Amino acid sequence: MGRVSDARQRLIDAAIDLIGRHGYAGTTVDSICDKARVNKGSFYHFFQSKDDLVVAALDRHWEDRKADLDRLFSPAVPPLQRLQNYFQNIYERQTQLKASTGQYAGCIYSSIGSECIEQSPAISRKVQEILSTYARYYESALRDAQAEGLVRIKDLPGKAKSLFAYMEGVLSQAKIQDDPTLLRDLGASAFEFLGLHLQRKLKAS
Amino acid sequence: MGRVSDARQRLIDAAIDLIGRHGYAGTTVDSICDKARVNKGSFYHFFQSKDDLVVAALDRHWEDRKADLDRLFSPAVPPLQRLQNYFQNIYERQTQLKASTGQYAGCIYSSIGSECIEQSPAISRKVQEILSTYARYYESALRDAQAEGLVRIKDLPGKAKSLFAYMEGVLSQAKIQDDPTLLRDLGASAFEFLGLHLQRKLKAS
DNA sequence: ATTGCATTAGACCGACTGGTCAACTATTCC
DNA sequence: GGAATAGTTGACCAGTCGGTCTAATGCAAT
Repeated sequence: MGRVSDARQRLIDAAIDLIGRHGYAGTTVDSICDKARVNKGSFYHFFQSKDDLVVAALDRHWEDRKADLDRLFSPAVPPLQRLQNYFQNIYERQTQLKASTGQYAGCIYSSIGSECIEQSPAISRKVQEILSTYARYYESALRDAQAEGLVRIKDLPGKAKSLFAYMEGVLSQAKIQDDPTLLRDLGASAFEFLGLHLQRKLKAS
Repeated sequence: MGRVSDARQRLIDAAIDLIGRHGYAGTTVDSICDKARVNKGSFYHFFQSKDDLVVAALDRHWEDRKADLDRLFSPAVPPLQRLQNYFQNIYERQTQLKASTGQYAGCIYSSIGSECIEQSPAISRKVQEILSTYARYYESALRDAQAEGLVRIKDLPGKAKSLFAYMEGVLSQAKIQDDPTLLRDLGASAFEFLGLHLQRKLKAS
C-alpha cells in the first residue's frame, strides 16, 4: 500500500559519499538531502535522526563490503592467497575511489569511529561491531595458514589485530599524504610482517 | 606596551584538548572560548579564524612532541633501543591520556588530517608537514640500525613509512576499540615487523 | 600622571544547524 | 472507485555556527 520510493537508498548513498569526504560533523543533513534530491521532510520520514541515517549507512556499506570479503576470504582459496587477493583488492578499490572522487577514501569505519566516540554511542557501537567482525577475516585466514604450516605465529588473534591495524594505518596515511606507494606495497609489506617473503613462500604454497 | 596575557596559550591548550576528543568540525569556537575562559572578541584578536587557531595548535602540539622525540631518538642511544623506548613512550602517553580524559587519544595529527583534507588546505598542509617530519625519526633510526648490521632492510624509506603507518593504525584502533592490548604490544609487534625478536636481538646489540 | 596600545568584553550578525509539522499527492489493495 | 497508506513538499523553528564590531579596560613605558 501507498507509494514506493528509492529515496531512502539515495539518502544512504549520498551520506556514504559525503561523510567519506567531509567526515560526520562536516556533513550536514541539508547537504545529504541536496545530493540525494530529497526534501528535508522526506529525510525525517525515513530516519529518526542524522545519527540514525549514519548507522543505516554504515550497515549498508558493510553489507556491500562483506560480500566482497566473503568472496576474497573463501576457504576454497589457499589462506595466504586470500590475503594477497584481499590486499590487491584494497589497492584497486582505493585507486578507483581516488580516480572518481579525487582522493583516497581511507577506511570509512575508522574515520567515522575516531570522530564519533564520546559523541554518539549508537554510531560508536556500530563501528566497533563492524571493525571487530572485519578483523575476524584476518584471524581466520591466519589460522588456516598456521594449520597448513605456512606461518608460525605465537599469538594468533594478536597478530590478526596487528595486521588489521597496519592495514588501517596504511589507508589513513595514504589518504592524508595522498601517497599511492604505501597502498601499492601493502600486500608485500603485510607478508613481511608475517615473516614471509611474497614470491618464494607463495609459490611454495 | 599594553597589557600582557596568556589567553592565546589558553586558547591553544583548550583547542588541543577539545579537538583531540571531538574532532575539528565537532569543536566550536565558542566551546574553545568557554574552556579557555576567553571571550569571543579576544579569540579573534589573537587568531584570524578557527583554521588559524587550529594550525597554531598543531604547531604548538608538535613543538612539545618534537622535544620528546629528540630525546628518545638521540643518536647517543643505540638505534633499536631508540625505537623500543619510543614505543614504550607512546604506550605511557596514551595510558596517561586515557586516565585523564577517559579515552585513548590516538594521533591528533592523523585525526585532524583525515577530517580536514578537502576542507581546509592550510590545516592539511600543516598536518602533512608534521607527519612527514615525524616519519623521518623512524627512517633515521632504521638507517643507523642498518649501518650497525642490526637489521636487513631493502627499501629503507618504504619500511620506515610502513612502520609509521602501523603505529598510526594501532593508535587509531586502540582509540576506536578502547583496546590497550594493541598499544601494550606495539613495541614487540613493531620489532617483529622488522624481522626481529625483541629479547634476543636487543641483547645482542 | 598621562598617554598609547594590547587586551577584554559581549552584544550582534547573517547563515546555517538538526529537526518539526501539516497539508498534499500518488499508489496499492479491496 | 474509494479508503487506507506511504511518500512528498517546503515553510518554519529555536538554537548554534564562525565571525564582526565598538567601547571599555588596564598595563607599560615615558
